[in-house]
Amino acid sequence: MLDIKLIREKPQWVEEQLKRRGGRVDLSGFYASEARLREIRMETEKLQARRNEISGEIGRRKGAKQDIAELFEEMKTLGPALKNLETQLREQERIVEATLAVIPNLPLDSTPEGKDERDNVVLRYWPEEKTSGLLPFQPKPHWEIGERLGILDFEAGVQVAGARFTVLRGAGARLSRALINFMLDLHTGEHGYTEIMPPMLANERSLFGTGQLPKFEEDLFACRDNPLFLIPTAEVPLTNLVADRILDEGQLPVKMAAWTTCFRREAGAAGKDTRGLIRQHQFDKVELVWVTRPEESAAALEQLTGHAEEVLRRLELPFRTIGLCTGDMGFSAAKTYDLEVWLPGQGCYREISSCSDTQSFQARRMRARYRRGGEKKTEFVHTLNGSGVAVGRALVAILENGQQADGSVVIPKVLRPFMGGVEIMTPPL
RNA sequence: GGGGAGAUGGCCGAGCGGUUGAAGGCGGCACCCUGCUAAGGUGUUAUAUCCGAAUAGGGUAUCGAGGGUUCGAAUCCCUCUCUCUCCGCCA
Repeated sequence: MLDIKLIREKPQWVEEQLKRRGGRVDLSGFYASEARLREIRMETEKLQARRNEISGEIGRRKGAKQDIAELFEEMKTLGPALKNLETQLREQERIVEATLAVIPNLPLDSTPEGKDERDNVVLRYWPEEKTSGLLPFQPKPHWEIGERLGILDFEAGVQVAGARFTVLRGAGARLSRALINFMLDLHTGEHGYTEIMPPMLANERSLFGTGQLPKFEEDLFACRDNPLFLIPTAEVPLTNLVADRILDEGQLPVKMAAWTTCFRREAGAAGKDTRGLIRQHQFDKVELVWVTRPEESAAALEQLTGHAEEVLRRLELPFRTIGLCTGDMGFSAAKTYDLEVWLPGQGCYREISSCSDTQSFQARRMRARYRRGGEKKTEFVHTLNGSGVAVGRALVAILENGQQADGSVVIPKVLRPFMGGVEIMTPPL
């Protein structure tokens, strides 16, 4: 949520910033209803003040056994007028808040300008840029590798749940678990995060707080009999841990890491990535969330992104780091880096992590504040989130990058301790 | 699922329908005092928002949420949500 005062005081500037993200921007309706809101509020408060004055006076005169008839007389007209105004006020507040709730965040100055993903900027490659044809044999896509190894069972996923669900078997399931453990150990042991196991269902309020609601409900799985949604990312429960709280400055930054399963409808992705593990309704992810002081968030994003990159470096998976342009960022983000891992089986880079600084956008929605030492005023914190990293896609990358001509797959060294020492997965026969 | 109890400022905990934004305690902050790791004294200490040049002053709202009764509600009534607890069931 944007600062309503900012919109009021620098409307031109805010509109310009919003236009950088693309789409149509028209805040004129907003200005009108916001002005109307303040008008009604002032009038209401004036009457409320008078009502309180009269009520107090009635109490006083009753104590002194004085006449109160004239006061009752005034209340007779004031009462209904006030009630009417209060109703209007509530309605107008609802309108303004509903408008504000669907306005996306403003991009930072350091976010590259652009219309869509074609304008994203490649910042760096690790260890260097990859292109197709580097393997001494024709690389296969991970679904073929996985099926041959007997560790990915797409048909079983369909049988149990439906399209975009997959069953992992044997070494595949274990590899997934190994990845989770490896990542969590790295982030908690070396990067200073506190491990969290949050609920994987969240209420409407939490989803509003991080920005998935009210605008993107169609991306979520909802429960039929409870007002709960399956989380699309652990960003939701983790960030909302500070919702409605006023933190001490000394508690910041808060750094949390969590493994959760994530659930997404993929409503707008019909026909996209239908094969393999890339786009599933359910996937696992290790998520990193920071809560910082405002002046720290820019540096925090660099660190957070570095922590996600470190996962890929240690897994020896080639990747590149992308700066998302203004037109390609998510609703809540002010700046986003994506990590894209190299997939030789498909000859392309695919997103495996997305790290965003939302500034005070989410904090404002969930009223997450802190108090600077000695200050009376509270300030909104800044929140950041990033995948560190997506487990399913990491599995894909391991299969495609570790594949051998004979269909076997070499397991990255850092994962072997989590795999009981297994170094290679070999197909039967 | 059935029965009880409850929801008040950072925490604990009071609160006859009127001058209660809310006693008291703890914690926090400030100052004072005190020659013995500490104690004591005094004061102060919610959040949001509006008017305002104002870190001046003032208004308004908020005692789980939403309705209602009333001139006036933290206090009365209704609905909902949540928490605790006993029983049953259960990973």
